[in-house]
Amino acid sequence: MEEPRGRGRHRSLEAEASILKATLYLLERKPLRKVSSDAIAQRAGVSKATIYKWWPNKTLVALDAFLAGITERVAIPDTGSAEQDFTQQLQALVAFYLSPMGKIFSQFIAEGQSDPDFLSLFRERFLYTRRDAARIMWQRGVERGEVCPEIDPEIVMDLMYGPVIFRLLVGHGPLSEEEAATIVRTLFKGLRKSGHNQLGETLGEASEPQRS
Amino acid sequence: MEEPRGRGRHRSLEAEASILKATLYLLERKPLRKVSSDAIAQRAGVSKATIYKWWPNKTLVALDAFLAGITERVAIPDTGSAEQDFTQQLQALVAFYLSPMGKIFSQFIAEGQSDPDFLSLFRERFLYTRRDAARIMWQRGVERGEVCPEIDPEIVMDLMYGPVIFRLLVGHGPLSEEEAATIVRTLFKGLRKSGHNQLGETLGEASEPQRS
Amino acid sequence: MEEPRGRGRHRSLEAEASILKATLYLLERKPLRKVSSDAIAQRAGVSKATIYKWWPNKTLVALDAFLAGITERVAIPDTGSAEQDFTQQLQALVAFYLSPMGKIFSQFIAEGQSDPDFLSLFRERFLYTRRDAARIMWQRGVERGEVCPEIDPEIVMDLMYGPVIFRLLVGHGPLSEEEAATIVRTLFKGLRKSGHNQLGETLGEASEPQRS
Amino acid sequence: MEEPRGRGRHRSLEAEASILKATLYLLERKPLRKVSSDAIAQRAGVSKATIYKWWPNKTLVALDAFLAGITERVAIPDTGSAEQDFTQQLQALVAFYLSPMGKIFSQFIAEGQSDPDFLSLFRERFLYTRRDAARIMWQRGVERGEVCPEIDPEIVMDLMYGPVIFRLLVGHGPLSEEEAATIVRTLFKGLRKSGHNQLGETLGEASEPQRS
DNA sequence: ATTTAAGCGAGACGGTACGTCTGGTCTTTAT
DNA sequence: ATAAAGACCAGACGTACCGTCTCGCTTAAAT
Repeated sequence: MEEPRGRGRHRSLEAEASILKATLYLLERKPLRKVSSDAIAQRAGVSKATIYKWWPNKTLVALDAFLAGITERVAIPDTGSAEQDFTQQLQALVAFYLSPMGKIFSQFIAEGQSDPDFLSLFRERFLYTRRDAARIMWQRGVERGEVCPEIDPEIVMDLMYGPVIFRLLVGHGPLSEEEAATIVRTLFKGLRKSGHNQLGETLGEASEPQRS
Repeated sequence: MEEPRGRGRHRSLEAEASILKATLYLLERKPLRKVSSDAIAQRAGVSKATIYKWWPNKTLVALDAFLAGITERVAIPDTGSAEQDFTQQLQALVAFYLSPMGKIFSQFIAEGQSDPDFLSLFRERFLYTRRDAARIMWQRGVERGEVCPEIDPEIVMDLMYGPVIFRLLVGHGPLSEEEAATIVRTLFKGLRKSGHNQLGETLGEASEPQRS
Repeated sequence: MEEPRGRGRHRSLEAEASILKATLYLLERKPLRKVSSDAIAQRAGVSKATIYKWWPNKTLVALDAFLAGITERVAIPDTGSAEQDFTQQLQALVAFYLSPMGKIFSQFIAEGQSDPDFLSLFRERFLYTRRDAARIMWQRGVERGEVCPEIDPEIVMDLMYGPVIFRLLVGHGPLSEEEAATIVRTLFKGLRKSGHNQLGETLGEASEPQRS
Repeated sequence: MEEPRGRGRHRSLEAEASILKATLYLLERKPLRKVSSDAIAQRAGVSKATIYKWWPNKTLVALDAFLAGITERVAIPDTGSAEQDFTQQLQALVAFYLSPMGKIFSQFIAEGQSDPDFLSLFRERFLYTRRDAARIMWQRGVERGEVCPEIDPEIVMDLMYGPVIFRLLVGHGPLSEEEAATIVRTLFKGLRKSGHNQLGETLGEASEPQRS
């Protein structure tokens, strides 16, 4: 199992861990932009050169620190009900965003706005993982006949996560597990008044009077 | 032409316009963080001191430049159908976000992540205006009996704008007027499969009387 | 008298003086290579940016500090005897080299060994001034018929200064005003034993039996 | 002859040679300060640790490389004339300084200006050897009655070498074998105009009892 | 033949300085 | 009074090099 680890002195796992830990510590206290690489180095008891040897810039150190800080795996609830699954997952997500990690998450989105490459990396290393989980839940719902199979799962996920992240980033409305539940419930139910026939383009096919 | 007003000089309006114009020009080309205050001053043919005389920092100059650049008023469609109203409005929004102004908008969200005061200002000076329009549309829908009056309009707006802004900021999915229409349609209809009775919390509230 | 000094804030003479003073202070205590630009900035109570605004690099700051530290003008003795003139001048030079300035002088020679452009600048801004003085003394000696007019004054100066600088840089022998006198005396007199006819290439022409 | 050489693996003579060769190669191309120890190690195909195992620092590696690069022994000419001997030797010296080795020599002087210990070592390991040769030549001249025995040979050597090294380091004047000859000739002859009696301070005491 | 002590290449590490850059402030002169 | 010009401070950035250290392999003397 021990892969032969090359010849020279090995990369100090201690140093790496120390860097990530220090970075996380600082990120939990102030925004990425105000965390200097010097501060990280100093707090980690490490030379700046060591940091820049392994990471091309401060932002990517932060990303690794962030990812390393996420211990819990993304749980994929399986309650038997898609709506409940999503509710649980979105609530977990909200809990995450309300933790210090949420602030850090926002920093990455922010950073991404002036660094497309980083944004792309962030999507791949963080977001897509989460979306894969959601996709599975949606698929289950489709198979159980609970949800409308014609709907693009990507849209579904954005309808679900979008509002939460919007509130996280903009801070214009409350963010809580209760709100998360409301979002999912509203989403599943739709906005239309029950018993009200839609007037729009989709006559008949999507009419409400369920309860056959 | 020069009416002699008082003692000093009064180029201030000219300078202000020039600053805003230069700022907007630069913001359309690169992210806020990479637009230096020096560059603005130089392009505006203005001294940096003049900028900082009227604005407390670069970000607020940018905000003013952005707001000044928004010529069109927020239209409040009134087609007689809430769904169509929202579709139109969201499409207009997407069009806006796809324009150079969209990128600038993102910069402000980004900036807000390390500057809560600015974020709050941004909400007030930009977002809330738009939300007021949406609130009116929703109210009309409620009055016409088209939409469910129990739903918190705030949630509705986040459900609508959230996904769009999410995609704008993260860039993980397409952003187009078509997508906007799909979002609204899906939102109105809900995620549930037509003819499928919800099993979840809304039947006898939260019990699962599964399996008939 | 007051030349109109441009528009903006003027270059702070205070800052400049402070930088040069701080630099000189540090140079008198440790070699140029170990004087950091940060240290200069700190001691001068000045931002590093200010330093690099006016000087392209640390070395040139040091050069200016050095030159500014040389208050005394290069005196051109005029005793009526070329030998005495040179003795006095070389003694003054040695005194200079024995002062803290001497160490700094060496640093520049050292620096010049890996930076030809700097070396060239150093020659122009420091050495040539001194040599001009010596050239005048030589010329006087020629006119008075004391010294051999065929000798290239450049060689003379190198014969005079060379040994002193050699000892300064290499430290293999004593450096004192007495030594300076000896150098000049030996140089004027020549190495040959009095009364000994040269055997070499220049028979006749330069033979000693003066006073025919 | 072969002393029992300890227990472990022996010092690799190959590595040492390779290091010195690589160092010399690099020193011939750029100044010591710009030759990094990494570059030496890499070019020598050797680990940096190996270098620092045997030498305390880069400068001393360079010194050894330099000394090893000097194949030719210091020749002590013996033409029968002190002046000619010195001329030949100084010309050889100039030739040496004009070779790539000359530049390297300067580097050591430079280095010595911020490292007195090294300077002292350099004197011992390089300069004194050469001076010993010159001292012998001077002694011969004295014995032959060619040169003035009262003159301190140390001064003589500095009068000879000083100007050459001065020009080498400062680059203000030409350096050639011709110049070397001129230096020696001028030195032997003295600066005074033939037939001109010195007027200065040394009338009785240091005058040449010219012994017509 | 086996042990064992040293040498070695690879290369990571801490420290320190470099020169650059930007944000926001301050000073001087011109209008 | 207010503008333009532009110098100024603070402090972060990422790079470079030095000399040290650690690892695992190799060599050769000593057992």
